[in-house]
Amino acid sequence: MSLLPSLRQLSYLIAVSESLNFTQAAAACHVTQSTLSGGIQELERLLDATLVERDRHAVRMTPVGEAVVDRARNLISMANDLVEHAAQAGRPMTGLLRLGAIPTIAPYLLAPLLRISRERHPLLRIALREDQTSRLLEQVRAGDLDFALIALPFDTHELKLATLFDEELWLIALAGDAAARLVRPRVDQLDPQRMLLMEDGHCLRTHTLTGCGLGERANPGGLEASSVSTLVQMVEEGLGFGLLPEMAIRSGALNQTTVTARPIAAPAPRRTIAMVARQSTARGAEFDAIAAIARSLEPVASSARKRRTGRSA
Amino acid sequence: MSLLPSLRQLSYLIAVSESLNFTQAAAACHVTQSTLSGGIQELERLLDATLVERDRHAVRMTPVGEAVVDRARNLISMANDLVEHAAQAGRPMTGLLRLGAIPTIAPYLLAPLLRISRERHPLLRIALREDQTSRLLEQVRAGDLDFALIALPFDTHELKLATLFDEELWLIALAGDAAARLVRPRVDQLDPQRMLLMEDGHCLRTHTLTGCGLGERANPGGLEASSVSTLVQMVEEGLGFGLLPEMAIRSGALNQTTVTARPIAAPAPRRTIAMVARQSTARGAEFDAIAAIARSLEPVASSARKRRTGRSA
DNA sequence: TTGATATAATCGGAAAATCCGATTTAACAA
DNA sequence: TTGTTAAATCGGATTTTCCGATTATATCAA
Repeated sequence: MSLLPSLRQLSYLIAVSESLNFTQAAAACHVTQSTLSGGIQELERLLDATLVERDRHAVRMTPVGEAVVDRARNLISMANDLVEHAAQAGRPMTGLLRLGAIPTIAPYLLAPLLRISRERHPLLRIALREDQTSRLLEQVRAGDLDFALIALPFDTHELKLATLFDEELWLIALAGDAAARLVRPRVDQLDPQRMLLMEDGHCLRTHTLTGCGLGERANPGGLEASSVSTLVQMVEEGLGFGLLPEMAIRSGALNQTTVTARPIAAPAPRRTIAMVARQSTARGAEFDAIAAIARSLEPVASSARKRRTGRSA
Repeated sequence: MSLLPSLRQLSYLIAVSESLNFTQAAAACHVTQSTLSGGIQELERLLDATLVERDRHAVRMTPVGEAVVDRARNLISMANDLVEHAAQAGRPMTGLLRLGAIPTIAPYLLAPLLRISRERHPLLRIALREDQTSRLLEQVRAGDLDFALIALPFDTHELKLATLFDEELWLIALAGDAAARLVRPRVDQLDPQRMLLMEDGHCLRTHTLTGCGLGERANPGGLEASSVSTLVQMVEEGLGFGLLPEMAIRSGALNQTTVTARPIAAPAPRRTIAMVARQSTARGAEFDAIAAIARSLEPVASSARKRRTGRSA
């Protein structure tokens, strides 16, 4: 059993990898540059490897250094989870929980979810953050978020995962639009040239394209919306049609508009809503509780099909 | 960002949880009892929780203590993997690799696997250990083994996983046996009363039972073998029939016997061979290399179907 | 009761680690 | 040259970690 590096040394290395500057890294760690410099050297001596390349003018990480930084990040976030777990033990369902959600879930699922959570667990306060899937996952991994609500499929490698439910994507179009003439249109009856998409990075874009059997990088119509509401507005302008999650429609995303929604004939495009957390999260009890509430919200999106819990295996 | 416990303190706690005795734990950690006692107290102060219950009579872990120990084990094995990774960086495919395998894989897959590995990576030495799946996984998790070859399905939660290939289970029986009369018997033509099983704990037992549509805990015939060779011998004695992996048969498990083998009609019982490692293993390159070799061994078990790599998600 | 044993906590001091401030070194730029 | 920036180095202060000895408490046996 070899000697182990200290978590502090590893945090010094992480800081260096983030600023590539010893002085700034030292400031970020609230120590002097000499202390940090010594810490890095000690770590390199212990691991018997060069982690940071101090060229005449630039500081760069070696490949080994990058690998060590990755592992170190993991170690430190796990250690933080350990501390937090111990601190919260015996008093679960209290304190601040940081919950992220993608923009196509947040406005529709969170309101009832927060209301029920507040009823059942009045001491649990929930802070919300809305962002794109990839950034949410980054933040979860980094320990800046506790949980995130996302839509599958997505690479949730090494994260704790619970699937919540499936929902269909519905067609939205103006009542007079060709696409809206059909009561239950099939995807192959939709004109790709008139399809309106979300901007790159939004998972609804991917789901819309794959749901219609189109490639990931295609952009049939060339028009892109930056949010659900702009997508609806573009439809209202008669620029084309779009696909929207059933839950968004049932929650009133089309209220005060002249846009109509149509369920699509089987096989309809679908997406799966899931919640993720770090495997080592200190908030296991809260994870299960929030997942249970989300699954119980079926009445809100009444035709969404319940799914059993998935687990990262 | 709270203060973090030191890995040393955590290792003290782990030692206490293993012996439930401060003096012995101190010896195991190569420190004095007073040092260890102080370390534990410091940890409890830092985490603001009672981890060890010092009753007048005995030492016990509190629930929080157990949870912290679990996480601490993880942290320390990850830290060890970090050190090992740095030590081996730049010189992969060298040194000692500890490989485990279940008894129904070891004798058939390992010989060619080791031969090819030796050709391609002459500096990589491989130490073998044969054991049952559950114990192999324990050893992998504890850091006593680098990789393990097992048969799915099995709960490989939190382990790195690569599926290698599928193989069928074949019927083995005496030539004159009722079961061997059929060229391609179906599983529902087999008499459960005459089925010979492996002892409890061997995954081939489970695969045989589920493959024939029987419950996990059933023991139709009441006869149990402790190894593949005893199973073959029992068949040769005319005590009944058994199921054996195709690879075992093709590797000559029935040589020098009067037992015959028959492929089973679709849907034939199958098992999936996979390799696992800790997610944080320092031997990522070796993992991929060994997995590639194992997949390339198809000619040895020629009708086994190749499978794409799986990953624990 | 008394004495022996076992175990964990405590205390004082030694040893080691960590950290800081000041200085040095090196590489440029003006 | 001089000035600037950034990392390494060095001496000394501080803190942590550790040990050895002792204390406190309970168990067990005579």
